[in-house]
Amino acid sequence: MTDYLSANKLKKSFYRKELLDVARNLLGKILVKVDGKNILSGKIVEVEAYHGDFDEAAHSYRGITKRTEIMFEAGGYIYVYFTYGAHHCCNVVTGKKGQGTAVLIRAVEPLSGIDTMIKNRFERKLRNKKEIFNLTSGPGKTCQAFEINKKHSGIDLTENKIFILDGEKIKSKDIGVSKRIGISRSVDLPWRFFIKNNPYLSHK
DNA sequence: CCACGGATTGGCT
DNA sequence: GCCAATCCGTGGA
Repeated sequence: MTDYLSANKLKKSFYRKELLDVARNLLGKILVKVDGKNILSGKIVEVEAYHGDFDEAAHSYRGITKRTEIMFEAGGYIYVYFTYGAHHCCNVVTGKKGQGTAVLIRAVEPLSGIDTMIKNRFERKLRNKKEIFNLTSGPGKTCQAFEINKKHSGIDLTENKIFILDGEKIKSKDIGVSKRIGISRSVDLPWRFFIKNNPYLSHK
């Protein structure tokens, strides 16, 4: 299993490219967290890009702080932050050292470890079939399902704890683009990307 | 030290 | 569709 995973794991070179290209290319890739003998995984179906230089909504916009310093590393690490007193959100650091660019993982489609995700999210069984679509259809939900929190911020995505596997190539015509959700500055940048019609999207 | 507001979610109208 | 919950990072005094 580990060999199979390693063979398909995205390398540092994948992440160290231009922000918006990495954001679009992450759609269809497989987010994996090794949780003991459990493998939690899901296909990335929705992302948003953030840029430290001119994007006022980015946490990196005001420069390096203790919280955001990992965003300024070269691509290939995860940046996890805590917000609204309740939720964690997981980002993939991209680009070159000093840029402060990252891609927020907003939603995934669960693939394996689904029983564990259900337990992490609801601490009970599903009440009905439709609830499966409430497992990972948002950035906070995805982190809760995968049990990803601030302790994981800074993890190297080429190691074996949390990483991303190559997946299907999503065609341009199947990628939707919109403004980003839930921000109050730089609101007009069309930097949210998603797989059209996927049932796990955070917004329709 | 203190005040502000947030890359969200879920419950209620 | 609207709004409260609930911590903490950040910035200004």
